[in-house]
Amino acid sequence: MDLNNGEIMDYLREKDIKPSSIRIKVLKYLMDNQIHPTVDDIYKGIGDDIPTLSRTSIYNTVNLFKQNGVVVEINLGEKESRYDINTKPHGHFKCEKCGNIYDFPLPENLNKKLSNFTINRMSINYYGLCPDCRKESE
Amino acid sequence: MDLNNGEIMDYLREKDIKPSSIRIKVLKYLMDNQIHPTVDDIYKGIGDDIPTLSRTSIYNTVNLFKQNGVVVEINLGEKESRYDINTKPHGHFKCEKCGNIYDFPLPENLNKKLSNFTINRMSINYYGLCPDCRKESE
DNA sequence: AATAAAATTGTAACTATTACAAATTTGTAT
DNA sequence: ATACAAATTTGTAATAGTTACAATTTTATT
Ligand SMILES: [Mn+2]
Ligand SMILES: [Mn+2]
Ligand SMILES: [Zn+2]
Ligand SMILES: [Zn+2]
Repeated sequence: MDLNNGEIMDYLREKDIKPSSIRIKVLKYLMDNQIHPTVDDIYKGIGDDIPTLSRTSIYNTVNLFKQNGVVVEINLGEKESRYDINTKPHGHFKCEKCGNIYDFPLPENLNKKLSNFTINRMSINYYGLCPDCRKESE
Repeated sequence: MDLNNGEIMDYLREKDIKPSSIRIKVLKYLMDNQIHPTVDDIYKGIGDDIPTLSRTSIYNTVNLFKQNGVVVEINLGEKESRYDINTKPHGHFKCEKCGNIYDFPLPENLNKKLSNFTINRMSINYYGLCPDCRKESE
């Protein structure tokens, strides 16, 4: 993704969010840094641009984004939540060595039905060693 | 499960944990109440027996249990962690209406490989409506 | 019984997140 | 442009789960 400001604003409007300077910067950050950032990552990432930026504004923004389906919150058992601009269902792999988080497609033989239950959403997380870290430790 | 004290103590020793009065009570609670309790649930559950019980002791105990493979910590995106005496891989369904948490078996042919990644553990969580709550809301 | 080791307690610290009111910015009508 | 209203942003305080750690109590060993 490499959208200009007008396109970013349209994207927000599509999701019923009135564009604002912080919302545009946060959305752009999320699109350009698809690393499943924490609130603090976002704060540090766009803080240089906005000297008076408050962490609360990032919280407000990601919560609004979540409510309106712009991001999905992901929880990997860390203390901080992470936010994913990719809202389509997919799995996450967290490397326990380097901390990187990788996307992977949901296994096609995954059980997507449980009799008499209504499944609204699922969260599929794996933990282990990524290829680089695995190689490093032979 | 309905083990007597001696059996509970043996179970702990098998996991290299020296039995103690609190550890025995917590383990028994976890076996008798397989509801994926929080620290607070455990504290309230066994607090009547031990008037001087401290929450810190529950934290100490569940952390020790986790380290030694007696329980597995589960994280359902709530603020509190939950603890599961069933350490075999299985999925969790959380009802968003009543809050109950249900176990479900993972498909045994579930894709447990990602090429070049080493998977140490996985966490599979579904969210939605349980049969009772689904029926209630027609 | 004396001593050492381990378990338990109580309090304070830490930290992610939210609540909320004040301040600032943006939009609108005159 | 000015005045006013609405929305956004900020700053600080409150909340809550968890951990750090020293003091106390319990358990084991000599
Ligand atoms: Mn992702
Ligand atoms: Mn379970
Ligand atoms: Zn890695
Ligand atoms: Zn239910």
